[in-house]
Amino acid sequence: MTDWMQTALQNLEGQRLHEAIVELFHSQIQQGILEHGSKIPAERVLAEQLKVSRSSVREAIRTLELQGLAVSKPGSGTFINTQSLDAVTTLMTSLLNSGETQLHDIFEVRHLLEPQLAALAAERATDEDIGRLSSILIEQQRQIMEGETGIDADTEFHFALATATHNTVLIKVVSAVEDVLRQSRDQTLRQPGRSERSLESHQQILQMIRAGDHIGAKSAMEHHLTAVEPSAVYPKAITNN
Amino acid sequence: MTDWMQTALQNLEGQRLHEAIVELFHSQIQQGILEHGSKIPAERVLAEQLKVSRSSVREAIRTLELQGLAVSKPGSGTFINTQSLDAVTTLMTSLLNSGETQLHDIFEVRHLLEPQLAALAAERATDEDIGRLSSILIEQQRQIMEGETGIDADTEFHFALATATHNTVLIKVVSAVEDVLRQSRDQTLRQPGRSERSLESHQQILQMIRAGDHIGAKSAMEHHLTAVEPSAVYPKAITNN
DNA sequence: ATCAATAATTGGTCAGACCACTTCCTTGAA
DNA sequence: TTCAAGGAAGTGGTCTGACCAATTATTGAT
Repeated sequence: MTDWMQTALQNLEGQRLHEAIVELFHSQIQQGILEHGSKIPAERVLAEQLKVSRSSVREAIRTLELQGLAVSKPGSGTFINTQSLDAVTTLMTSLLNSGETQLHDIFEVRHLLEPQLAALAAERATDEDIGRLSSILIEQQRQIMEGETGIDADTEFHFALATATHNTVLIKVVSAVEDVLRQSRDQTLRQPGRSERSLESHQQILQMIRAGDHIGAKSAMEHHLTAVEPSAVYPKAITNN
Repeated sequence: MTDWMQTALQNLEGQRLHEAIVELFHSQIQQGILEHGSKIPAERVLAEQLKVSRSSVREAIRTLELQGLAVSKPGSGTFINTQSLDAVTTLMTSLLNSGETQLHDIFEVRHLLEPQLAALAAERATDEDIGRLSSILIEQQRQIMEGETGIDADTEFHFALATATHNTVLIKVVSAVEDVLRQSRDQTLRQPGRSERSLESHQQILQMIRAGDHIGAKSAMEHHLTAVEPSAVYPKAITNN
């Protein structure tokens, strides 16, 4: 571990300096030059070799540490770690994350989750849950009649549905997905007739839940999603239907 | 945004200073004091209020930024961001980690997600994905033969399975759930024969994926989950079966 | 050769400074 | 009065140099 990393940092187009350093380490790791357990040079040495300040080196190491790729031990040094789970995830997602989040991916997850979620809700919903769901739909109807999209009520319905499963983990997962989805949902609901159709299928879902029909609730949700999805992914092409 | 955050940093037992600052922000966000779009005080101001150096504040902000919870804009300031998928997942995992999460709830979500995830993986897995999955299973087998539980390889298998769907959202959701699950999984796998059975069903799943049999993969995953679940929730009662 | 005392190394933190960029407000011209 | 130009203040990004606590390596006496 004597000589090391002659590479000069360059071509940082608008990129922050410490981020460039992080990428340098990433490539060193992916090329196998740095493997599990490797000790990287001391911060002061690294700063001198890369001709940057120690602060920048430290912020880069902090990033690596948060990505699970490095572990710092006061007094001894910083060591590469490629066997942690976080390390694996960051190295993989960095490959996939090149493209931005596809709306299609979100809807795919909804298709996996929400029909079964509706089924669970139909089995477990209490009177309180049902009351909450119906009042949300009333609010959604009011918003639509006033010319709004009803986006907030729409999101809230799906969240309340998750709540009706009384599964805390499921609630949090769904709210995570719905939260991201809400940003793009607005334009979806702006298409003529889209809001009304969303409300209508929501009412069908609620009706199935009221009846305790978990099979019906599941298929009603599937119908709802397929009815909403295409227009979101291809907002222009759907207007001819 | 005048007065703010009088809280003095304390009870840092062995914890690094900037990590304590990060946790402070986490709680502020979870309490709703800091919401989406909020501008946090300038680094110099924050350093003075918390009575720490600007370096520590910066390293804390760097952490928040990597967690997707903050965005720094040179010249303007640093702003809270809770709508990115990364932000939601990190908040979710920190929430799940704090309160006692019902193991049953986690497995229920797995039952909803992972069988369909396996089906998707069977349809879309590339040769690279399959190679990664099989090498993970080899590693799991090695760990088990050495008397370990193979917990890391176990978790990694499920994550790699999510990767094989090439759905970035699905990957993040699954990794969030698996991350929480990993903590409790260790004792599950410690039961005699449990590790071997987990490996065995993993191999069946991989075999179905190799064959591109999405129906077989789905049912293999369902079998895997039902085989693993009860012993996790009721570790004692299952020994009589 | 052993082992305790000492020196060097290392990550964590602190302090103050400069730069480039953004934001806001003053100032002056219309 | 209106509004555009310009400068001052504010902000994140980086740099330099320093001190501390913990670890590691070296030294020296037995």
